[in-house]
Amino acid sequence: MGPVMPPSKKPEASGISVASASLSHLYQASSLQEAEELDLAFPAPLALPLAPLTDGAAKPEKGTSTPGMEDEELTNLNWLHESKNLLNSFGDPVLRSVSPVGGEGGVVGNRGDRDHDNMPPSPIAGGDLPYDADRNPNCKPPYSFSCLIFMAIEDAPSKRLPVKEIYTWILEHFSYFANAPTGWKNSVRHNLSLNKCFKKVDKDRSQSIGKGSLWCIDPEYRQNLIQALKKTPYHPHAQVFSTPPTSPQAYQSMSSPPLWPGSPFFRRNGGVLLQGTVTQTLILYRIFSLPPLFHVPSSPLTPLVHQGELKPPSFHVSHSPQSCRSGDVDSFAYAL
DNA sequence: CACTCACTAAACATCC
DNA sequence: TGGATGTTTAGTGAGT
Repeated sequence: MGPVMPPSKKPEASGISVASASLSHLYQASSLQEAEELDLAFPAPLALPLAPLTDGAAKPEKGTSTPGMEDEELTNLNWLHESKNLLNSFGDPVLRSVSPVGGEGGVVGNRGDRDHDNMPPSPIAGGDLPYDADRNPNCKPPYSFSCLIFMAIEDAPSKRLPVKEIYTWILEHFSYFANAPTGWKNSVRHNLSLNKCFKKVDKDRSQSIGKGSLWCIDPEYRQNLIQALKKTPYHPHAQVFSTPPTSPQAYQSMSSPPLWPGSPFFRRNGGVLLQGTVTQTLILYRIFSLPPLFHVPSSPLTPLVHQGELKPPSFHVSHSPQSCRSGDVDSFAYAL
């Protein structure tokens, strides 16, 4: 494990900001900073006819954006169609394949956290199966606490969350923690305090929601968190095909996204395949600024983005991961 | 073997 | 006053 995630507030970390409570707002949250900080071509088939790019200007290099800016752009959806693929900036050296049986893994499950008597068994440690929060609710997520916090905050429209809502988010998305001893909450707080990726935001007293502060991602360290996520040994339902699907119909019928080393999608996204529950996928898509192209047949939520039918305000996805399981995602369409 | 990282536990202080 | 939150320290285990 590389020094990607400084446990103590070290200067090498990275972070963005913001968080929210409802996944229904997942795509409402967009930061202008995020839109600007990457200059990545949007594949033509993925371009969304939703709105013009807000910024024709050159984007600043990482770390040069103005932190105050993003929070004022919380309701726009530019990130959706601007699709600044963060992973592009990682470059080929970081490309790697992901395997559904990627074995071990996890950032969390493979560490010294499994040997505590009071901790539930962590099947993921066995490394035989890919992690699926829905199918294996007792599996410890293959994400470090830093990544979990990152995803929680990133999932919030405001990109800010109190610690309590971070707990809630983790519980909602990783039921493993529902049965875990409460020590994990201590770990979350410990991580928030110690990890420089996370910054405490002073709350407006008039809008106080109770005890504690809001936490956000330090934009300076966001890349580190993304790197850490990328280094998660595998992602839910990841599949790597040795050869490309021969036709669009071929991958339309797949239960998993088509991905093979060398494909444009693979290269664009640093070899990280993101699929799992709809919720998880959207979160990761959100984090990586990937264009969400979903077919969810027989679902009123089907966002046919690629057909230009998606209207920003109407693009809502089930808030409940339980009600929208991975099996609901029949296929993903990528521009290959 | 040294170092780093991630995690856990615990103590303590502060705030509501 | 109790619980939640935040900080800090210590220790462990695994990976590099």
